[in-house]
Parts: sequence; C-alpha cells; structure tokens
Amino acid sequence: MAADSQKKATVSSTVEDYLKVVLKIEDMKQRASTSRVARHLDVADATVTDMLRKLKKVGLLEYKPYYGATLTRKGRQMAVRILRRHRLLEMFLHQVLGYGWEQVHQEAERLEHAVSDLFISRIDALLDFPAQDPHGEAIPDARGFRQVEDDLCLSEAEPGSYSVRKVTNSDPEFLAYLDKVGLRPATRLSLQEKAPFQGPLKLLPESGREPVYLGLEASRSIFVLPLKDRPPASAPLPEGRASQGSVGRPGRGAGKE
Amino acid sequence: MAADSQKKATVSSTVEDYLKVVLKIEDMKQRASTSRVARHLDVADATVTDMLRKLKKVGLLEYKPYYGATLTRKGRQMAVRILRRHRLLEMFLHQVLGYGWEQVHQEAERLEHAVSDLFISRIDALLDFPAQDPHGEAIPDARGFRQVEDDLCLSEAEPGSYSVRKVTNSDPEFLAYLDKVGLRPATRLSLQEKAPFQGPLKLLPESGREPVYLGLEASRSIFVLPLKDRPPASAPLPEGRASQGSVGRPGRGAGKE
DNA sequence: CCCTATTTTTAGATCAGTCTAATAAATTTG
DNA sequence: CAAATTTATTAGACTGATCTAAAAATAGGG
Ligand SMILES: [Mn+2]
Ligand SMILES: [Mn+2]
Ligand SMILES: [Mn+2]
Ligand SMILES: [Mn+2]
Repeated sequence: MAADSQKKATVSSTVEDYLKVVLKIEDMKQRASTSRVARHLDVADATVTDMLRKLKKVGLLEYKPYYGATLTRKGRQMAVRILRRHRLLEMFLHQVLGYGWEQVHQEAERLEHAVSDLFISRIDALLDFPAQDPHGEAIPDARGFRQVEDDLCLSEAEPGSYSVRKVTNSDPEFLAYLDKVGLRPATRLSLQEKAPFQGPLKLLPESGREPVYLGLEASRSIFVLPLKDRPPASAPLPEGRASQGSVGRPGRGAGKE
Repeated sequence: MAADSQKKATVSSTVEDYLKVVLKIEDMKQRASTSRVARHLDVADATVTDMLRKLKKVGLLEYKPYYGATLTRKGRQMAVRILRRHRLLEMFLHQVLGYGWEQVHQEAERLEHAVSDLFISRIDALLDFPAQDPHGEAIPDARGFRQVEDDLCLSEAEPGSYSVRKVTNSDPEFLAYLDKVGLRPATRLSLQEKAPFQGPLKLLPESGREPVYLGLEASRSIFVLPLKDRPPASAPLPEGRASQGSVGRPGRGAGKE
C-alpha cells in the first residue's frame, strides 16, 4: 500500500547545492531571491532564474517570479539531508582524519554529493552520533530533525561572559585566525566592550591572555551562549560530554525541520 | 627553474574514468579499441571516438583512427593516480568503515574523483601504507610506482597447491559467493582437477571442507601463487604481516608504472 | 581480389548547466 | 508620482557528455 509514494528522485549535485543554499537563506529569515541565491552560489542571476523554474517544475520549491523561492516539504527534506551529510563529513574529517576546522568545509562541499547513505551511517556510528560539527553547528539527525539553535549573535551581545557556540563562516583564513587567537566552539570569553559607530569588539578569550579586537562584521559570524555571570575564565559549561568542539547541549525542545 | 612544466591540468571525472579504462585494457595486453573502451564504460562507440579525439588533443593519449588509444606518459600518470585512489579508498572503506569486499568497489568508483590529495594521504597513513586493496590488487605508491604482479591466473593453473593472490572482478554477487565458499586473498587451496572442454575446476579451499566447483570463466578472475608443494592446508604464507586480506609480499622488484 | 560482416567514424540531436547582453519589472528617491 | 536605480527575466549562445542512425573503413572467407 502507498507503494511508490516515496520515489527515489535522485538529483544532481548542482541541484543539491541550490537546495542547500535556499535552506540556508530561509534559516537566516531572508527571502531567497534570485540574486541572493546567485551570490551564495557564485553563478549569474540568469542561471538561477532558470534553475528555480526547473526546481519548481519538479516540486522541490515554490517560485514566484520577481519574488524568489520557498522550499517545499520535499525540497526541505532533501536540503536537510545534504546539510546533515555535510556536517557529519566535516566532523569525520576533523576527528578521524585530523583536518583543521578551516580545512573541512571545502572537502565536505564535494563529498556530501558523492558518499553513499551507508558511508554516512558508518561515520555517524564511528563518531558516536555527534550533535555538532567542528564549527559548532547542529547536525540534523537521521530522520531530518534539527536541534533548535537558541544562541546569540556576538554582534548583538552586551558586554558580559559567554561561551562560543558556533562560528558560521567557512573562510579558511578567518577560521585559522580565530583559532590562533583562541576562539573556537566551547571557548569561554568575556566581551569587554563594543566601540560605537560600527566599531570593533574587545574580547578576552579564556585561553590566550591578550585581548582580541574583532571587527563588527566578523563578529556577526560568531554565536555565543550567555554564561551565568561569574569572573571570566572560571564557570564550567552547561555540560559538554566530550572532547573537541562538542558543546553537547542535548536536544532540549528539538523541533521538526 | 622549469616552473610551469608541471601544470595542474585538472580533468573531469569522466575523463578520469576513460583513462583508467585504457590503462586497464593496456595492462591486460589488449588493444584499447573504440569498442572495447565503450564496453568497459557502457557508453556508445560514437561517444568514445569523440572522447578519444579530445584526449589526444590534450595530450593524454595517442589515438589512431580505426586502431585505438595508447596512453601518453602524462595520461598513464593520471590513470595510475586514480587507480591508487580507488584502491586506497577501497581499503579504507573495508578496514575503517567495515564495508564488505563486495561493497567497496561501487563507492570507490565515485569517491576516487571527489576526495582531495590530503584525504588520500591521510587514509594512506591511517592504514599504514597498505600495499594491496581488499581484492588483493596492488596499490600504486604515492610516486606512481607499481608493484610487479607475478601471479598466475587460476584458469591457466595446473592441479596443485596455491594461495589466492587477487580477484579481479567487481561484481558484488560473485564476490559475495567467493566469500561464502571461503575464497579470498591469502586463502590457500588445492586445485584438484580441471574438467576438459571448458569444464569447471574442482577446488578445495583450506577453510570450508567442501570442494568448490568453479566455472572456467569465473576462474579467469582469480589469480594465485603456487605454493611449494605440501599437503594442502598446512604451509604458511611467505609472510603476511597483518590482519585481513593483506598478503604483504613486499615490493621485490617494484618496477616503474 | 571481391563480397560480406564487423568495427569505426560522421552527422545531427539532446540535455544540464552555465554565460553575456538586452529588456522588463519593481523599488527607491527627488 | 515620475525618473533613476536596482533587481529579475528573456534571448541567444556555448561546453561537455551523451545518444541514434547513416556512412565509411577494415578484416575475413571464398
Ligand atoms: Mn556541495
Ligand atoms: Mn560546518
Ligand atoms: Mn570512477
Ligand atoms: Mn579492488
């Protein structure tokens, strides 16, 4: 009964990347307009117009000309699947093959389209079902459920104590820099002051005694959790069951999608 | 000096597969004719004619119309590189992710084009620089050197004692069957008789007491090493330093390519 | 050496994904 | 609100990889 209701419907890696970008834009509560999608994928606007029409035709998204795209249930499902693969692969590269957190993204961007479901389930088990990737981003589970991300953008934060939750930027240079100054997931830091007029933030990471001055723009890709205020560099994290960047706040209130 | 003599010259995964097939055919001492290449890749002859002309133009092979292709130094180098990737990946899937030897080929066929050089060198080290893949085939080293394969095809062998060196067939069904009857690399066996008129071979693998009757055709993909004749199922292997299917006869007389 | 069968190449098309340049719609602004 | 600016679509073209059908070359058998 209901035999072919779930067709395999395999798509190209190009399509997978389009879906992932639309998901990312939607997650940022923005409109997935032609030009925004084009910028993320580094292709011409005209190319995107075309592709969005095709994706609408195969039911992976809605598309209103002069407005943009919205994922359908099926499109979102596929996008989340790729996101899961991407992040699991990043974690695998980091933990098993010793890649730096600034190296994983590029490789995962290709492998996410090439590995089989078996590969994914094997590395998932090997890593003991990780909940975050090396950048602190949540890994959707095998059913496509995503942890609610209730963190705060550093650019919006008031002076005080925080721990780094995730870094949403894949530029290797930038990540290497953050690593150097001691900013990575689970690092505690105190935000000491924010200069006015789009000025930089003065941070004190718990490691490295030197204060770090971070541009406002850069701070937009760092997300933090407020720490019950205590003298900086002392309070323990909520839990954090393991090694590495795994902050491990378990899926309290994990919601669909 | 001689700065750009080694251009990166990246090719598509399609081209990589063409080169690999031509290499395989040349290794079998056959002529890489249009139709033979087409059969290996499961594409139309016309497609191959076209591609061979393109590959000649970019200097990866020689192509004589109505004759076929011959790899150039550069083409062979690329082909061997992919072969190395393929076999290392197979070994990785088998040893680290627990794939069966009948499952590795298909996955490696895709991943060989997708992983980076870093990935390859990391798994190479993780596996402690393996010399054979799960089917017993030699893994070219990082410089592209290939071990000389001085084994004997079972279809050509006289009755006597042997050990399985490699199985050159990637059909999952067939490999699963061999596994079931206890035929895998490093298995010792006695070839008891060969029925005349293209008849089957009667084999006694050291494991499993039952004799195995193997079609002549099937026996063509099994390669063996003669054992200094001794009562079957007793003689130790030349060495065999490790677990699994790693027969480990080290590169005595490793030759170029 | 001719005729037939096989192999290979040529010709012409298709499909996915991309581009640039031209046009059109939507939005912002004086 | 009309003009200017920005955003998006349309039109036309290209590349890589593939196919089918027709034509041509080669190889074998008498
Ligand atoms: Mn990708
Ligand atoms: Mn990540
Ligand atoms: Mn391949
Ligand atoms: Mn193999």
